[in-house]
This record gives sequence, structure tokens and C-alpha cells, in this order.
Amino acid sequence: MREMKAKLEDVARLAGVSAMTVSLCMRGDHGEGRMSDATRQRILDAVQELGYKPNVHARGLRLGRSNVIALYAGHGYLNVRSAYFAEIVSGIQEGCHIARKDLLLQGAFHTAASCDLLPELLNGRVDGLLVDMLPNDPLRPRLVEANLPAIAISNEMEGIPSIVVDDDAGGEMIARHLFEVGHRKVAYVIDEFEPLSGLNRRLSFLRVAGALGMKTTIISQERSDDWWVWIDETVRSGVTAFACWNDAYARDVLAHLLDMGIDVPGQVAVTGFDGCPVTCIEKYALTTVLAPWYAVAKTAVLNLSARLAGEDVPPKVVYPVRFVKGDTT
Amino acid sequence: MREMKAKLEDVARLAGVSAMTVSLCMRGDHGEGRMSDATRQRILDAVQELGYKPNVHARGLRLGRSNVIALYAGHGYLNVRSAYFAEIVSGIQEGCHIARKDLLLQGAFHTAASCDLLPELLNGRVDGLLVDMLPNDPLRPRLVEANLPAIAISNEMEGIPSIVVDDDAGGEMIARHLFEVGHRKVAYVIDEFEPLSGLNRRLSFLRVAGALGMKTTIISQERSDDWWVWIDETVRSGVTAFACWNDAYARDVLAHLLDMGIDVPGQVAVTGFDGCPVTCIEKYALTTVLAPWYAVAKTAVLNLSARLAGEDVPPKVVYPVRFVKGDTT
DNA sequence: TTGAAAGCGCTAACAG
DNA sequence: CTGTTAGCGCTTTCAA
Repeated sequence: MREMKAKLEDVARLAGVSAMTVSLCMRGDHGEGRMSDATRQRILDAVQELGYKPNVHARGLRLGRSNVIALYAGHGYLNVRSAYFAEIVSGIQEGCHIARKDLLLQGAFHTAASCDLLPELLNGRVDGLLVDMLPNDPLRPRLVEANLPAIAISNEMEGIPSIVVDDDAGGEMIARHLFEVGHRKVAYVIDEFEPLSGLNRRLSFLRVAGALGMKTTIISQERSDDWWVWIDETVRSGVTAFACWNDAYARDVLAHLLDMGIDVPGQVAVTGFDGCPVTCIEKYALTTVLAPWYAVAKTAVLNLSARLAGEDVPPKVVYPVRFVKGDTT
Repeated sequence: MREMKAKLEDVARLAGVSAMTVSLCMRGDHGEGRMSDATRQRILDAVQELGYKPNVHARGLRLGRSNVIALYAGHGYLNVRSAYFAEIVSGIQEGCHIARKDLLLQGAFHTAASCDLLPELLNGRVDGLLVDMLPNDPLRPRLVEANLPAIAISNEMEGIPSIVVDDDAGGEMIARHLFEVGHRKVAYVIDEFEPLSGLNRRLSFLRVAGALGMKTTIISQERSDDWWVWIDETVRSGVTAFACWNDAYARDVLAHLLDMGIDVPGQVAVTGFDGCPVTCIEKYALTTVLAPWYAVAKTAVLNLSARLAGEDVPPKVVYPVRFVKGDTT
């Protein structure tokens, strides 16, 4: 730095008061009712002139908090290229803006095994955590035990206040719709690792589909599998619709079906779940369930902020979803 | 916290050494050559047992650095919903992973006027900054003067080492292509606020188009303008191609053209610039210029990291681009 | 090879 | 209404 950063003492000297008076004045309330207006104004002027900002490390060390939160995405790492995470991160940004927090995207999250992660989180850098993870993530019990304030996003977590969407209703909407447009034999496509939200969607789907007399199969695939093969086999087996646990899978299935020359939705239908806006002109608008991820994430930040302030937050918030008919059914 | 966080002293006590020996051992080199192997092992065991992690604020206060960097997106705020920023942020994540840095998405960036921003950045929270901004951003001179280490992304900045793509070559590729497929009267669509990258693409495009004898108009539009009106007028005026400064604009133009029942590329062609992967099946693959934004961002982090380590970095790195023929020309 | 002591910049408690 | 004092947890001289 060319010019050394101003510190509390510099401001104090310029304003002709002691350091602690300045400190008082720098708090949220500007030391309301604890100093004369004239003094406050003199201090604020000095702050302005010197471009003074309290050093976050000194403050953090003293106060034991940082006003920084982080997002832990359990499955894989946080991939903002996915429409889902783009919505989540956008919502978090909005929440951080309102709650005056900063969001840290930790390099450590890319690499560390979950078991090494907790100490990394307790080093004072973050005050709290948003988590979006699988039910059996080893971090969960440790988080609860360590008492690090956390809010679960999208997937309910035992012992952690959660913000989710109505996966049950969504699963049911898809099942009913497919039944209504005439499908009687459908495949439900899930990820190799099924988050709780996925499980809820699936169980609800299967329950309703079963009650309506539809035949169902479950297909659990890795992204690396040979999709052409299993999609082909499934279609041959008489399945006329692929209900996918999320939009990303639905779009992959759709792409392969089109590639194989199968008419959508004439021969085979496809549905998803998420409804995140996309930035391009789609060939086929997906029939899906629109979930308000932006609001979910924003609320998660606000609730985390409330927890950090010592307030109580509801253990579970459920946002409604909406069925969206597209061109794929 | 149920159990108070372990501190240096606790580890020292358990290992039967003094705090400073532990401190030495916690550095990158584990205090190589400054203590016996037995001592080091005892300390590392104690660290393991207590789950000790150095407090970042104490360390930051003492050392004057945080190993955290931030991204400042000058035009508007950082919107990860856009394919461009998704690529940039992904690249930054990768870079942070390699360089062992964390990325902070500052709440302050949403709100603060540029002029209030600099103090916010000098409060010790971040060691350095990646900037992607307009040439006349008021933050630029202040950044240079304050000597806060920074690297410019995508848009070259005077006095700041920059990582950019070959906008000139890209502009030329588009012009040549449009000429080759028969267009003689084209519109170049730019943003109301033109970043340097946009300017370079445009000037290069106009130069080459002019040399080839094409007639050109420049259209500068706000997102809020009535696109139907100006697109309609432009088409009526005999323009047969819209060359857009980036893909987002190109997709907007394309959507409106299709909406107006105009055949693309039969009647009118559209081109973009960026080539970011999209997550859906596009109706029309865009003819565009593919720029390696992921690599740009990753390199930016690595160079910033090098600067922070006191190394010299090249003042300007230019990544090549590649022309991609799509369905819109 | 190890220890003792000072201090990074700030704030909370307590005096005045 | 304002000042004094102590200490947050760490690293870094300097001394042993």
C-alpha cells in the first residue's frame, strides 16, 4: 500500500477524541445516546477524510465473529454452471445483501474430505453455514455436535432448521399429469446418490402412480453410464414416459431420445423437476415442477442471520411448487 | 459451541512444548529443520487429536493477509445466472482450489457505490481483487493508487495486469463469415454501456466489414427498450444480419425475430460472442465465437496469487478464440 | 532446538 | 459523556 491504512487511533487523533469513542461511533447505531452530536459528527468527518474502515481481523478476533457465511454443497462441489445452483447462489446473494453478510466460496470445499471440513469451518472464518447435502453426509452429526449455526437448503436435515420445497406435492403433480395424458407404464429416473428431496419426490410419485394403477420402474443411473443403452432398453420394455428427479436429468434423457430418433412427446414423454429459468431458446420446453429456489436460498440466509443474532427460527419451512406443462408430455 | 475451540496453547500443552514451537510447526513447511522429528510428530498428533485449526482472524491480524480474494463485476452485479459469469466463477473456483485461496462474494458489491467500495476492500478481508469492469469505472484509478493487488478479467485495464481473449480476431471472424454467406448490410448490436472487450469486437468487426464492402449500422440498446420496434425497423431497412456483441444479446434478438415470424437464418442471420455452454437443448445453436472464459478466470486467479506472493506477472495475457458455425447464419 | 515477550487493531468492562 | 485498561490468538524477533 502506498499510504498505510488508517486505524482507529488515527481517526481518534484527527477528531481529538480517544480511540474508544471512535469505536463506539463505528457501531451500527453510531453510538447513539452515548456521545454528543458534535463529537459524533467530528468523528464521522475524520472517518470520511481518512477513508477509515475497521480492520475485519481485529474486529473478528475481538468479537469472535466475521459476518461471513458459507455454502456447503454436499454432493460434488458447488457448480454454478448448473441452473439449480445458479438460482441458489443468486438467492443467497440477495439474502446476504439484506442481512449484510458476505458469502465465502471456500477453496477447501473442493478438496477436503468431509471429515477434515469441520475444523476448517470452525477456524473463525465463517459464522454459519448453509448446507445442501445428502442425508448421510458425515458432516451432519459433527455440525450438530459442534453447534455451528447452520440452515439446510432444499434437503431437510435432522437437527438443522431446513428450508425446502413441497417435493411431495411435486411428485404427485407429475404422476397425475402423466396419468391424465394417458401414460400407464413409466420409469422414474434418479441419481445414483439420492438426496432427501429426490427421495420424497420419488416416493410421492410412486404412491400416486400406484394408486392410479400405473406400472412403474425405477432407474438409478450414474452420469457416466451408457445412457443410450439403458434408455433404449427401457423404451423397448414398453415404458412411455421418463419422470426424472430433476430437470438436468430430464434434459439429458430428452437429448438422448431425440438423438435416437424417438418422437417426444409422441412416442415417449419426459418430465423434470426444478423449473429454473434457462438462458437459451429451448427446442422443447420441459414439462416440470417449478420450485422457488431463489426464495428458498434467500430465506435460508435470512434465517441463518436470525439464528446468528440469537433469534429462534422455524425448524422447517416448506415452499409450494407449481406444475408447468411444457412440450415434452 | 459445546466444546470451546482448541487454541495454540492447548496444543502446546498437550504436546509438552511451547506455543511458538507449535506455531512453527503449523506453517506450510511444518517447521522443517527447526525442530526434531519427534517433536514435530508429537505436535501433529496433538493437533489431530484436538482438531486444531489456527484462528484466521488472529493470523490475519498478525500477518496482514487473509488468503481471500474477491471478484468485482463493474457492470451491474455479479449474476451467476448468466452463462458468462457461471463460466468465470467456475474458473475462479478452480484457480482458488489450486492457489489455496477462498473467494468472497461481497454483499457490499450489490449495494455500495463504487466510491465507497475501496475502503470496504482495504479493511483486510481480501488480499486482492479480480475486476471485470467498464473502462471508466471510478474504482480503477483508486485501485491503482491504493496499490491493492488486482487482475483484470476479460476487459483490459490500464495499470492492472489483464487476462483477456482475442476480441479483435473474434470480431474479424464474424465479419468474414457473414460476408462469406452473402450478407452485405448488417447491424452490430451493442450494450448501452460498452466494455472494452465489446469495443474491440465492434471496431474489428467494422474495420473488416468495411474493407469487404459491407454496409454497417450500430445499434445501441438498453435491455428495457422496446426490442420489437427497433428490430422491426432494422429489418425493414434492409439489414439481413444482426451481429451481437455477446451471446446474451444474440439470443434476445433471435427470440424476438422468431416471435415476429421472421425466418432465421433464411431471412435474417444472428451471431453472438462467448460460446458458453448452455444447459438445455437449443432450438438454434448460435453462430458465435467461443472464448475460453473458464481458462481466463483460472489464470487470473493464479496470476493474482503470484502477485500476492511478490512475483511478477505479465501485464497482458490474450487467449485465442474459435469461430463456431451454428444454425443462425 | 526451544522459550519469553511484544504487539497486530479492535472492543467491552469499568472508571471518571 | 469520555478515557483507561486488558486481552482476543497468533507470529516473530530476540535470547537461551
